[in-house]
Amino acid sequence: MLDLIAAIPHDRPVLIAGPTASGKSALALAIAETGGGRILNADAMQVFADWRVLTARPTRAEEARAVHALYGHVAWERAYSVGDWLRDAEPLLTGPRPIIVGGTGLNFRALTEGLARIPPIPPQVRAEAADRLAAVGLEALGRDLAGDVRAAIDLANPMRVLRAWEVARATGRSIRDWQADTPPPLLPRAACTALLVEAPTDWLDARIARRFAAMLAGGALEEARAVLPRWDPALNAAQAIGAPELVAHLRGETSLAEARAAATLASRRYAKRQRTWFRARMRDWTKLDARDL
RNA sequence: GCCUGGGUAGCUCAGGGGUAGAGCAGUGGAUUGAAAAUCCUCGUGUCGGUGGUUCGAUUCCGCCCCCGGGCA
Repeated sequence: MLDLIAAIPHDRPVLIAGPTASGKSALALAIAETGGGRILNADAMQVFADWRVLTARPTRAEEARAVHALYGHVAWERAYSVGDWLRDAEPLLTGPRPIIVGGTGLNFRALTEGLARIPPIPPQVRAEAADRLAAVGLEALGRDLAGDVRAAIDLANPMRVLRAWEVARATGRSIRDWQADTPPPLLPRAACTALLVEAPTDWLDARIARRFAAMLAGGALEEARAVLPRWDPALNAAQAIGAPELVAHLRGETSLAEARAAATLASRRYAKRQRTWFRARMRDWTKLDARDL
């Protein structure tokens, strides 16, 4: 493993992807300490200020060992999307060599393959779309879409249909048109050292269970309690695995053991989805075994 | 010991004379602004064991084993 880290060029950006709880943050830190660079978070949940323990963000001590960015820089209430992340990451791609680490496949895709430049959708339009979905149903909402969009997106998936509807409504242009105009990537994969951390499922499952228990011991419940007065399940930040479970427990709806079991299960299912993404889209990345890290 | 309910997919259970089905779990997949999100696909298992009745039993009957509950 040390050999591998030593062999990584110091002048090329590094991409590190891997399933939750696979130890990729530690790998990023080791690479930064060995070859220099600035660690950029590519994880969708570690951006939120109020989550540290619950999202397994690097500790303050770890952050002190190398420059970290895009961690905890987003306020609790904010809606934050891939586009926001990409805009935040862009200025950080120059300067110290970027070491980009995370488990959110979509972020890596946007970075290395590009993302359509669709303007932000005004909140009123998003509310309108949600209202319309509630009023007429998914099928009817899908029927509002242009033919090429209908053919391209998963009409059974409310999020895809809502997004396509919102884009058409807010911009007067179809999402397919926007996507056809996707600009070139900010950081092509070919310019990077791309590392994919892999782990056997049962090994990772055990680690996930152990990690959530450690999170509880490390103050995850207190983090959830701190956010309770501002809790709104619709917020992006409220989607962190374990958050709804701990909130339910804090409200007396479930026992802590139940919350722990539910959160652990949700993490395992998440890891499975990550594996699917990585298998399909990171075939040519250099594979590392998490057990060696 | 007697009475009673039950033993069916990894788990919780439904069903019922022509060799069985849901939810959850799990699997495979999709995924260009909610992505730790969202969505799609996939269900053969000695129907506890053993005798019997029957053309045919997981389903009915007998006996046995195991697990609840009740009475002693």
